[in-house]
Amino acid sequence: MPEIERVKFRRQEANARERNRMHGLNDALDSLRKVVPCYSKTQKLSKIETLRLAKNYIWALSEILRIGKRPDLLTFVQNLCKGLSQPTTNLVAGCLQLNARSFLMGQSGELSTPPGHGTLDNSKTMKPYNYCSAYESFYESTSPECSSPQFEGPLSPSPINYNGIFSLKQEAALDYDKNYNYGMHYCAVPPRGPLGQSSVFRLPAESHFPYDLHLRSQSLTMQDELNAVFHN
DNA sequence: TAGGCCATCTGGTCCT
DNA sequence: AGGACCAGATGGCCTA
Repeated sequence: MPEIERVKFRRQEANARERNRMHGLNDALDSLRKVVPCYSKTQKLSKIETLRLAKNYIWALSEILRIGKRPDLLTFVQNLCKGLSQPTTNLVAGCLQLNARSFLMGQSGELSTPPGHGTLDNSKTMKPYNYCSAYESFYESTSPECSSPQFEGPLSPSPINYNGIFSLKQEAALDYDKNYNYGMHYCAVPPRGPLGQSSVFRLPAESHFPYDLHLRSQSLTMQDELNAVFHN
């Protein structure tokens, strides 16, 4: 084989290997998408947002272990969303059925800051987070058997402004996937009624934290739950 | 139309 | 020498 042909052939081989390598990397990213909050088959998080959310998620779970108790949902979600883009933040909030208004406005009062937060290159494009203490959520079902709904439909990251109150489109059809255990990301259910009414969610009195609602067994220890996250 | 995201190609570097 | 890894360049697609 002539030298030029040989070089060309080797270049093509290298290109094919590189493609496969990147496909492997993307497969790994897809696997990661499935274990971070807000998995959607139809509206995937971007690579960078997946990595950021995963980092925040790991950090938030670590904080739960370190402190030894669960934070309130709002704090948990706030920490999850730090450094994420506005659309991704909306997506996470939507997945968790948070009132977006209370999520985007309000108090200061965070537990602490995830490592690296504030140094991300998109931080200057982010709205500053100010949180209010109150949040209200509405859960249609509190069944402990509730399992991991995924957002299958075109879940829009675009918030709807209804009477001056941020809301989130809830067009997604929910699918229930039993592959995932730690329910804070999967147990939320769409609010009933017109969209405008859904801008304020109601939390059942007996439930304090949405990610408590779907625990398969209250006898599960927190460590069990966290282990389940990484072993399922 | 601009910007974001992505897949692919490519050449350089490092390691075996 | 050849493969893995990396980063820059490029073009396509999609959305606001």
